[in-house]
Amino acid sequence: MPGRPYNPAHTEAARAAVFDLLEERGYEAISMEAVAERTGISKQALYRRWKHKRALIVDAFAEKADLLPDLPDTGNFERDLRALLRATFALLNGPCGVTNRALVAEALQDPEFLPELRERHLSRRRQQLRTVLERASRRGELKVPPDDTTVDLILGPVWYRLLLQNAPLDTSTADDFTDRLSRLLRGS
Amino acid sequence: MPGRPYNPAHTEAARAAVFDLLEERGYEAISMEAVAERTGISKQALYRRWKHKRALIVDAFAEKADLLPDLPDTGNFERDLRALLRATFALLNGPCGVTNRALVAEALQDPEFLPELRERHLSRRRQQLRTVLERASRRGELKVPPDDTTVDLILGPVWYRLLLQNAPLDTSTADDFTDRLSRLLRGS
Amino acid sequence: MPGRPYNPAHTEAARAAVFDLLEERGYEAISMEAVAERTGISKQALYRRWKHKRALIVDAFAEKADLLPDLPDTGNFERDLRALLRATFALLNGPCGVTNRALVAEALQDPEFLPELRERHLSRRRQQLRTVLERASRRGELKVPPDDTTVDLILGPVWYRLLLQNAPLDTSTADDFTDRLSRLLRGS
Amino acid sequence: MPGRPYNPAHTEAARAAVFDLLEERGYEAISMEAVAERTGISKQALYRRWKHKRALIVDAFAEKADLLPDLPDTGNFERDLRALLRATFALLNGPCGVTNRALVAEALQDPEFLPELRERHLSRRRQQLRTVLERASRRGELKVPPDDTTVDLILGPVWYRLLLQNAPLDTSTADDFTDRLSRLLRGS
DNA sequence: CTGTAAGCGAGACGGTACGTCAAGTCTTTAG
DNA sequence: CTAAAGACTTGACGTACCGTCTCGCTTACAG
Repeated sequence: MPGRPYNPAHTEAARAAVFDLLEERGYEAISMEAVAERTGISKQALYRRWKHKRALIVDAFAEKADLLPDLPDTGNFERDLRALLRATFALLNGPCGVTNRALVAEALQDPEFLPELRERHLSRRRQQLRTVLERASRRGELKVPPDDTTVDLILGPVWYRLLLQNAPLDTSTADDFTDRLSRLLRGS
Repeated sequence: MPGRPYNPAHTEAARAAVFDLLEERGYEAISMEAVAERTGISKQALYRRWKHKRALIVDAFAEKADLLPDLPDTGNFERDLRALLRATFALLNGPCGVTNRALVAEALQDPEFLPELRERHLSRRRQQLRTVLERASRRGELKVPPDDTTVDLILGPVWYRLLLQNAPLDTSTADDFTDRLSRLLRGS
Repeated sequence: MPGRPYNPAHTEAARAAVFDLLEERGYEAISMEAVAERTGISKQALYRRWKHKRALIVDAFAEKADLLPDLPDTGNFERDLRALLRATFALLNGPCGVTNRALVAEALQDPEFLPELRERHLSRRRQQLRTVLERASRRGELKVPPDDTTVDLILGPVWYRLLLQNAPLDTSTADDFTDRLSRLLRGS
Repeated sequence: MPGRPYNPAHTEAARAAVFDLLEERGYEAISMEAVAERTGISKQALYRRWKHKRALIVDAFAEKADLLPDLPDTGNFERDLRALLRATFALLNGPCGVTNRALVAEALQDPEFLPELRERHLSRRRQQLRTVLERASRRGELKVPPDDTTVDLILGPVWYRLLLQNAPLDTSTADDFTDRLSRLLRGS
């Protein structure tokens, strides 16, 4: 027997509130209490949907973080990679970057969340790059078939800069990365 | 007028307790309260030494995390790089890895801490790699002079794997990284 | 338009559940939530029948609490009183005592319920004693005609012990009360 | 080693707040939350002093409720008893009566509290009466030495009326009780 | 060899949030 | 209509940790 369904507006409002709080007052300001107050949803209703504060945070960010740039096939690996990196960097300079940093912070503190993050989120970014790589491989542009390490070598520096911010993620960096990495991977 | 000096045993005991808590019950279990109770040091004494919980955590981990592998000059870039990566991976598989993950967690939550972490800690790892690179450059082994991006391309994948644990940091990975990266960087 | 009638089994099941909860886990364990879960009746159905939690509790207990000992006329006041007190004490040592304590607890918290309790329940115990007293009075065994205060002087100590449990309600106490009270009331 | 002492003003303020809440908004309005807010004392500070909400309530009421009428020795049992009952009834018609009813309500709901209530509070009222009785006994005014049952027979009716309010606690009732009870107890 | 500045343990304090519970109401679907 | 299932608001519960603040005591250097 069915029972009253969740109010879907609430689910969405809570997710939005998490994001708003992050942007307005920083990661530490995110609290169930604050989400409840700001949205007018009772704590009880929140805890009915999400087991933890973390569960809400993760769920809230999952969507926003999953934004992926479009991937037109340019017919050339270097052009593809450049477009991908430029678009990625651009995204990561906005709220999407904040979100990704927050998600990793969460995962580092909560070991149970890390696998979930990998499966729900990181894997999609890896897959996107993989698609580009395999396309290039089929065209015969790559020395060797792409594998997980190939992906690590490309995405590693991106995450490194995003998380530890030792340098900006700007267009010229994207181009620099593209130049060096495509030389690494291209035949010759 | 001098007053009673800090008890140096306390300083050390607190740092140790932070580390113990991390290993025993995870990052979230680290609390001033717990450190105080476990060491018998009063909260007041802790706060006299460290401004924040974060300050204690950072200080506690700084030492452990700063372990750096030895760097004998083998006279050959690829051998140097292989040795460095192997040693680094080995270290990161132990408590040093746990610590580094915790430090990044801290930095992601506390924007003020990130620059400090970069200067006190990350920069040393970068510098160590830089030394290897410059040595190789002076020997004429590199196509182009090493710069910050060069370092990013090498350390990025290492941190990526350490933090997000999509794959292990084992010897064969070190060798794989070495092979691919040295090909990228070597002249030819 | 009459609609579907209440399921009388439910009404009874809820009353029983209240009583079970009281005996198993104490007064504080009685909750609508618990009654609903234990009986499989929905909260809504409970609230349709009883306005409040209190209304249910009161209704549930009313029956059980109304047990009154039998009152054979022995032809002698002291014997009548002794029989009455012994029987009453015996009853109050069982679930009937628990119930009466719960009813008073309820009455103390809900001023609206107190008059109802007095009229539906307490008055019957008073009336029973009154009958004994008046019988004795007609026999000429009492110094003065019995009135409300007479009843208070006899039942007061009984309730006092039942509620505040400073001493047990056992047979020897019943006899002790009988001896002293009959001396008070008998012409001497 | 001692540590910072409780702020005694807080202890007193919290007790007062409990009583204020009772008078202003009734028994159900008493909550730790409300006491904390009204006094400016943090919840933590309250819970440091009192294990439960109940513990606070009990403690708060114990003092106020412990108001006991003065007991001048008039040299005569009947006069002493009359004075005691009159004074007691007068007290119980004020806030002290409300409080005592609330305390019993609490005790009926929380079996663990009942013994505490008896020891901290009820026993003092019993002791006061006992003093009067023993004084009279030493003067040779009583048929038999007073015991616990004697106290029950006198206080029982008082509590009965206080709790179940079947009749008022006024001066003429006090006198009525005095007349009948002193006849019961006096020699002859 | 003594005063005084500071360390120290114990632990209270105001905050803020946590996650839980029950009360009583409302909504959906089924019969 | 009744009924179950279960979401909903409200409001309190008791706990945890933060960083600060006494309290009374104990060092240990400086005069």
